[in-house]
Amino acid sequence: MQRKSFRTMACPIARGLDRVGEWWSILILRDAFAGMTRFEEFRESLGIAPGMLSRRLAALVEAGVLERRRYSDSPPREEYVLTPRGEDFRPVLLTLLAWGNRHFTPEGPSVQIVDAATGAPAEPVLVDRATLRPIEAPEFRLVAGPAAGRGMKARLARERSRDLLGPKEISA
Amino acid sequence: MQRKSFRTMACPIARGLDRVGEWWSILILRDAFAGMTRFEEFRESLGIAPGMLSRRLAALVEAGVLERRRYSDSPPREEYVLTPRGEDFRPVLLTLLAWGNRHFTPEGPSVQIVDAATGAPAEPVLVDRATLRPIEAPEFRLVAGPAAGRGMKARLARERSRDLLGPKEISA
DNA sequence: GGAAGTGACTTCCATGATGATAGCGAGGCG
DNA sequence: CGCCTCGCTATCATCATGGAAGTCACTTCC
Repeated sequence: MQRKSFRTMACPIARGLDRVGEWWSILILRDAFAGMTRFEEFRESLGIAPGMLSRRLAALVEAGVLERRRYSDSPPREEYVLTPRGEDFRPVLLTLLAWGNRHFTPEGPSVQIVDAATGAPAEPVLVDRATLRPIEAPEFRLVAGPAAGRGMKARLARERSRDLLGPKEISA
Repeated sequence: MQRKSFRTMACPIARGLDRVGEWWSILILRDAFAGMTRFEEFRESLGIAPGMLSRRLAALVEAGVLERRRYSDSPPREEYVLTPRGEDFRPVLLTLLAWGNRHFTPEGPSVQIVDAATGAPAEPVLVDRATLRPIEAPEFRLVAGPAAGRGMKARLARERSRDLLGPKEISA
């Protein structure tokens, strides 16, 4: 009756969540992106119990998103830095940030992405790198890749009939 | 000793995670995006215990990302559909999907975003809606908004000194 | 040079969260 | 009438979490 793992699911979303989907993990990554590297920094910023932090950091290292390394021997001191895989998580954090700002900050956003030159607030949109077209309309679809199992195909079949990527097709 | 809530934190990422950051919640949303609406569909697709599913659905409804509604009275049947706030979560799922595909599918991606016209796989990138420039370089920064508390400002201060949004400044 | 930090943890424990299974209530189906 | 489906709720063993306190290896203050 252990907590169920998503590791064996074929879905890339499930696979990803298996690594960073636990309570605290994403906030730890957020702080790592903010430049924190040390145990005490994370602990203080998050108000997390040290045991929890220890377990989470170990899991993130195990997942390959953080790297633990000794930066001092005489007082033995460790630090945790983002690996390339961890750095690559940035867009997820930014879209989550934007979503949180849009829906859960009635007092106004506490963090904003701004154009460094003009200071104008940026509005993140997902586009295709090649064509620069926004990924949302019926112009883009999800399809089963080579490694899709039957569960995956079932989900994608439903989706196709409904245009997962297209917004507002509720046109009566 | 209850599980700590992120609700009261000022950070929009924490606020968002407080609503959808629990085990199963995001996978439920994934299935909702795939067109599932009914209890049994979710249960079967996820292999989740009914009690868990019941609590998670209730939490998602409470969070305003799903709406519960009766679609039949004679056999009393309920369905769960995405609200606008839920629909707006799509980019987060897509960036997570892309991250999972890049890092955790050694057998090749099981789901892909493709251009519906050409069939070419799309590569999602975050850009600013107005300027269409990718949100990553030192051209964009995170700044404290009007509602930032001191914890937030501390994090942002560190970040500024390190260029959170800029990738690969590790140039020796 | 002994006392008091500091940083990174580990151990312990009371309690809440999970997962598996069983059951229930309102129908519908044959 | 008996059985099946759907959408749950109830129960209960086990796991994970949070809080406090302790450990270990130094470093610094007085």
